[in-house]
Amino acid sequence: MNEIRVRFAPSPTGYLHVGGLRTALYNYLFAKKNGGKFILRIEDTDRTRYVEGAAEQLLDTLKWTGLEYDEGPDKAGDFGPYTQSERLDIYKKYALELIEKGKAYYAFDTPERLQELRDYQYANKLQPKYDKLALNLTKEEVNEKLKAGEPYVIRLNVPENERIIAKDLVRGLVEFNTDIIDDQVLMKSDGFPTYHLANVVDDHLMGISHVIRGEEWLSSLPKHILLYQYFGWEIPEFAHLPLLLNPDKSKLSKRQGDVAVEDYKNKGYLKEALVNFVALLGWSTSDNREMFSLEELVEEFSIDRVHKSGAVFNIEKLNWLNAEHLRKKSNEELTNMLRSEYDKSRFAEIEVSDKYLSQVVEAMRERVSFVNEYIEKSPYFFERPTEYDQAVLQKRWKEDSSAFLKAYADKISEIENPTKEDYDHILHQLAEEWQVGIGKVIHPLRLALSGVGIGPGMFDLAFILGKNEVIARINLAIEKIKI
RNA sequence: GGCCCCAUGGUGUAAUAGGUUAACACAUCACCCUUUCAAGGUGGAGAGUACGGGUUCGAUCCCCGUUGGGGUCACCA
Repeated sequence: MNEIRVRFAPSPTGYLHVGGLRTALYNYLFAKKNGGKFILRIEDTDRTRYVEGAAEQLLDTLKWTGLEYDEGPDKAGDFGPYTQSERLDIYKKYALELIEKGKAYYAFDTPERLQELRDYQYANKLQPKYDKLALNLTKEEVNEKLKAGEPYVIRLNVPENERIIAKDLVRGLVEFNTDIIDDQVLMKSDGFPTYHLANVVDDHLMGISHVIRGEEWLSSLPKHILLYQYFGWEIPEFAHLPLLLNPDKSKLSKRQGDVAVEDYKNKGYLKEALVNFVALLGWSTSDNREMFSLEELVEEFSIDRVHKSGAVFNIEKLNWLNAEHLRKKSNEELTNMLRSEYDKSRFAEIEVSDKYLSQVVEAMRERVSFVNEYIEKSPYFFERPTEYDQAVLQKRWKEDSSAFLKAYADKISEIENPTKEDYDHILHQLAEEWQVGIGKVIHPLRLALSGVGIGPGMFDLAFILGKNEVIARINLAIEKIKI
């Protein structure tokens, strides 16, 4: 029995794409479910796209998601290094081996000639492919050019008209003809390998048993198969995951919304929600269950329940999942989260106790989807109303509201430490005395205390604010609201 | 355009040995609960499974074609 080893192999271009997160997640789930290893490999073979610090950020973000890898750039294993730019000699060696075998060859074409060739082919509606011109060079000519230091690339020597049948765990058998495959560059003139070479060499050397990656790679699968065959290596299992889509069904892109995991993190999304959500984009259980923790996903995951078609990234469902996961958290956890949010807010200067924050958490629990909403939706827990909602004021504030609230404040002031029940009972008593319905007085009270017409339970609000604050806010409202 | 992949309500999915009034969730609407807003509950609207053939007693499900969508065609991954 071969060990199950899978890898997530992102290119460090500056951030972790949510599609990348989904790919990483499925790899992780597959590995954990089957007692295998999950490896992280950095594919930084494109020097033109080098971004300072990008790899580090990628690692940080991946760690935030909780998808812990068994081997990676900063986690030693037996197959390192795990960063491709540190493996250049290896690729060189294998490229030369291919040349030895006649399966690859040196090419010295200038970019200009290549461009002309492409232009010509395009104008004549031909398949854009390298014309194998360099294959006409004799061994001596090649050696001379190499000796002269002419820039070169190494190309894959693709045979004519051969069928390549590949097995994909998601799609079944997929067939290609080599005629449509270009003599792909394997080694670039800067001495770096292209994805195709590096990927195959590393997957083999690192003992990767299953290649789980995005569907955008499906069309280059035959090139990879060819490489495995030429090297005489065992071909791993492949699974090409359906793409994540924009609302217009095109491949998920920056232009139509946030695609970076960092964006969601910064907006206050829970990693639990993001992971749960992204898991459901292309996979499901037979009972259509929606809520999963990472551990539960590991338990339930199965690669043969991965779908074939792309899935639209529907942010509203993500929001719902975020609210669900948020509500499941303990008061203590939420209080801690609110604390750090509070310390970043405009109220940071004003001291509040954890006890106070925990009361806010309980009062607002069912009313928020994001942690920062504890502050944004109910700032009145932290500051006195600066204005009063006009619509509510017109609808709820009557001529006798001021007088009633004054009486209420007086009663409250007589109680030493009013409980939530006290606020409740006194209001009811007073309403009875004045012979008005409770609804008629409770709304002005809410308006006085919060400035708005919506919010948590009225008496929770009063109790959390405390006696002095309640009285002060009532007086403030009486003074400010004139009708 | 060539090649490859895909196709169930607006969105994500279920219906996997072909037989269901095509199910669930999000979103949406209404009602209930209620001091407000949420949450929760109940119900509604929304697909006859892209279309057309075929196989079959019977197709969402199997086969073929069409249409539509997507991916990919670099010294980027």
